[in-house]
Amino acid sequence: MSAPTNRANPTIHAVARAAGVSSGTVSNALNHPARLAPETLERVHDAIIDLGYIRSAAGRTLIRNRSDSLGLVMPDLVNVLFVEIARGAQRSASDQGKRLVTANSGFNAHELAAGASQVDDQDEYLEYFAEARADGVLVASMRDPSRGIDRIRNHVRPVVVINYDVPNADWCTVLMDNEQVGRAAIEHIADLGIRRAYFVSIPDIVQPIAERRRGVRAAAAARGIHLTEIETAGLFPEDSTAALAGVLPEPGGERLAILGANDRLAIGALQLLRNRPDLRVPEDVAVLGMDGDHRDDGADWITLTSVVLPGQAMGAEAIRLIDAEAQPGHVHERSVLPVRIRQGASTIGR
Amino acid sequence: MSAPTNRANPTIHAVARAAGVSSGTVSNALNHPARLAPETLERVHDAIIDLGYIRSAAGRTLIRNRSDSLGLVMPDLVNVLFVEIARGAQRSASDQGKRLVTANSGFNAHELAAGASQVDDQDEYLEYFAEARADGVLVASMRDPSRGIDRIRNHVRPVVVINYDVPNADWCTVLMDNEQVGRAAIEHIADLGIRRAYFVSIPDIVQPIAERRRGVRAAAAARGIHLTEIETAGLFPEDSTAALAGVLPEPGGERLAILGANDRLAIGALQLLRNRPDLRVPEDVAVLGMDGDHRDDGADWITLTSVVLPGQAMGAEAIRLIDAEAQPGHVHERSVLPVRIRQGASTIGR
DNA sequence: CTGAAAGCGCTTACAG
DNA sequence: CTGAAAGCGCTTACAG
Repeated sequence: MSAPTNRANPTIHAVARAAGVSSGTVSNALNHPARLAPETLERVHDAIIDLGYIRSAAGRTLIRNRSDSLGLVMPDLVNVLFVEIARGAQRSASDQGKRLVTANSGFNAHELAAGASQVDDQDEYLEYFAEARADGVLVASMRDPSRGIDRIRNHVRPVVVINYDVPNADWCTVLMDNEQVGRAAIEHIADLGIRRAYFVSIPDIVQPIAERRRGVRAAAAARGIHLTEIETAGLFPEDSTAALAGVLPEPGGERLAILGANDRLAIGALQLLRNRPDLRVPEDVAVLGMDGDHRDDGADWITLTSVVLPGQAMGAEAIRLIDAEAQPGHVHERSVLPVRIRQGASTIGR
Repeated sequence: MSAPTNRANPTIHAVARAAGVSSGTVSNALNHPARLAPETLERVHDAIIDLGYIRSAAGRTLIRNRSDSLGLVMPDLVNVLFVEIARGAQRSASDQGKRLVTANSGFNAHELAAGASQVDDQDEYLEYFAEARADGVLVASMRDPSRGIDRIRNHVRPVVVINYDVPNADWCTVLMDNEQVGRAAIEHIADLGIRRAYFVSIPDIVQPIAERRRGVRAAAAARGIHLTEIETAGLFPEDSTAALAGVLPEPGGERLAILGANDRLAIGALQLLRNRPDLRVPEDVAVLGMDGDHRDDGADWITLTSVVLPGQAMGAEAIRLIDAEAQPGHVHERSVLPVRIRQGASTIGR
């Protein structure tokens, strides 16, 4: 009487036994089916189905020293930009038949701005993907990822960083042009003849904010716009409402533009203005956001003029660069994707 | 003259050699540091830093038959509900010191509704996590995941399914009460004295839509609301605009409520009404959505009444259930989380 | 406190 | 076309 077959966690040997072949033959059935006689192949497949066998990645990765999958480390997904980056990367990887696996560091600029305690597992997950011997690692980040990347450099080949610019980095980088974001906003209102603007933003605690501010300032100087910078405690509508409450202009003054460093801040301005019928949007106050829903579908009652960020394109570009990095003799690239204005009723009227 | 030390992909043996110990001792330094003499421990750590050594998960997983990480399979993140589920699961896992890794199946109900070709890698990623010997698998799904789960059952212990209800399933399930979503919407407008409603939705191609419709119908019958169901081709504002364009009421008729199966459809109705000043919101037409941004921050010019879905709570609950599933003698749970109405200007005025 | 050795589940030349 | 055997990088009793 033989011991009862334990069906939990069957191994390649269990399959081999069931099919009456050696484990090498089972392996060949999976990896090089053409090498087997058709009847043998079928017997092996039947045994696999029968036992519910699923190959262990561990043994396979161990001997091949590669895992056939890419890792993507993301910040918290409150920020829609990163949702769109993840979607773009995901879709592009899937189109190319690549596996993409994502981990979330928890980094959250909203909470950082509010001074809340901050989780950031970026380095831990970089290490995780290095331990897993990922074939490449993508890091979308709001902060300098250099240290974590340096640590894993001996174990992960191609690395692509998204949304953070490290000068002379030893990897490929995908960015959007955040100075252009700021410039585009100013150009738009200047073209409308507006000569006075508020820039509503958290302080420069993350790179994109600092760069947008730089673009705003430079373009305002160039176009002769009188700029007032208004500091908020966070990135939500209510932060904007709170910061703007005391500084809205009197009716009848010169036309004003309010530029939110992100769309939620712009929306806070709109909410405030809804209770000020004496200030018409956009005739008296034009309102503009600097990162829309990234999908260009204007999901709003009054369509908000905004800068549409190339989130999905950034994700797709990052996947392309992972490939490029893997080519011998590759020179690191630094892709800066352009943004564009989406004009809405909040600045140009219906 | 010894061969040059190759610093790429150092193994535990390279570390052992560099530290002048055996590989078992290096392993103990990592896993049971208290067993080592302090000087030995330090020498090993120095060697690890020096070589940039990162342990291979493959060898470790192979012998331990577990990977110390959880897998989460998600549909496409166009749907904000899933973003919030991912965030809730992520944060909860992180709080408990667990690693959570996510894969995206690409399933997209918008495209499904539009008849576009559909990627769905759900089963592939379930298999991936099984190959990786994940300590548990979470599946957030818009379709029946039974087949994929059955396939991996011999290799993955706890499984929790989020957002899809399979009767008598052999796993834990986390749901929201989608019939309650529909009922809550009708109750709200009935309480406002409205007796006529449009339910604007794609057909019942996914479970949540079918259940919302069921709730809407039952509550409408119970409360004596005259219900008209309007079919859209998709889940975006423009789909709603297209479907509603010909059926908006004449001014002066009985008050109407428009209920969008999701918020974007409701927003489409608002956009249409913006060009019909003869129909006032909410006095003539009240508008309500059925899944908001899930964050309750009303990021809109006219705040939209909506049903706030418990996305983050669902994610956190799923992590709790993964733990519960791992307990011996555990009986599968089926958690149904409640929803609630967020009242906005689109139905109750400012 | 440390080392030698077995073994985890695979894949891959190599014989036959 | 198939099998026997080595080896991937770890961890873990077990001796000493």
